[in-house]
Amino acid sequence: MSDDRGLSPSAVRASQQVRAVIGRLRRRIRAAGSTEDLSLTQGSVLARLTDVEGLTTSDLAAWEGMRHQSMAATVGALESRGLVERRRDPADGRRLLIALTAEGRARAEAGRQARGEWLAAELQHKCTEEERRTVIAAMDVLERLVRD
Amino acid sequence: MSDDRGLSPSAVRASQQVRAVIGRLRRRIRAAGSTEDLSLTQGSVLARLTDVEGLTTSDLAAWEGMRHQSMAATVGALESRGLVERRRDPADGRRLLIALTAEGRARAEAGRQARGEWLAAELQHKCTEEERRTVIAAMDVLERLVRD
DNA sequence: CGTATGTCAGCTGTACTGACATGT
DNA sequence: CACATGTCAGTACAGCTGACATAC
Repeated sequence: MSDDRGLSPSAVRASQQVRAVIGRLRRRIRAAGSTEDLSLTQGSVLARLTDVEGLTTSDLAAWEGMRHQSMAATVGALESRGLVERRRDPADGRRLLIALTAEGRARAEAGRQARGEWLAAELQHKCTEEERRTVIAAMDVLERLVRD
Repeated sequence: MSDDRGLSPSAVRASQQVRAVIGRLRRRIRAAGSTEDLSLTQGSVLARLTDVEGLTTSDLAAWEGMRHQSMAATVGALESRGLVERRRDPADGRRLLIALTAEGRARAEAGRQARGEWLAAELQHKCTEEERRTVIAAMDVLERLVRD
């Protein structure tokens, strides 16, 4: 019940604001894109695969904080678009390594599907450089929390 | 194609980070709560109703950036939990005004369902006061963008 | 009349759980 | 054997669209 003992006002306030904003942000980003665009998770996976090679569906699931069955669906969607392919790991017969195709790499490196462009444009035209740096700094903090 | 002319690196970077973080954050917040907790949208609506009286489903939908049909489902969920009630607007026979019940008001003012407590606790124990202020400042910026 | 509000029905995308096969 | 990985099937939920009734 009253387990907010020791919670500073800034922690409570920040938590409430984050919760309030992410829903609206998600709807806005989705609405700004077309159906051909990648979902947030798909984009994130593509970015992850650019950074690290030889990951499996389970690895990606752990990184994104979701079940491996759910990630399998995401990977399947990317595969059916021809952005990734799956290869047997010669060293471990259970593992299917997910690798970017040439097209997937191009898309990941472009790194700005239409869905993201709405937000980038908003940040460009309605914010100061300092505000953008504040957003980046805040995302670094939240990402750290989410990674445990 | 190359319509990132005029986009500063900070805008592109911030956009990518925001997109990458909100998915994980959403899953984490959901997973941290029980099924009895309010959804993010439900919590946000409750908070909104604390601030402003006499709103309709359509008003709330516009505020949250979603379709009025979708908001009707959210309001219906809150109603079936006994947190809000709907009253005919005496001045306009079409409008159904959404009002907090006593229980809804109590819950909104407590303002910290279990789902939010995970995030608040993380912000409390793994961040400095300055980092929390950065998060709050960033959410103010993003909220402005989302509000048009 | 056109517009705003609300309701009903059906659909999609995303992620969940449980059960199971297979390889280490 | 236990454990990790992957797959399949069923479910839940939030949000969407389209069609329609009603009130201004």
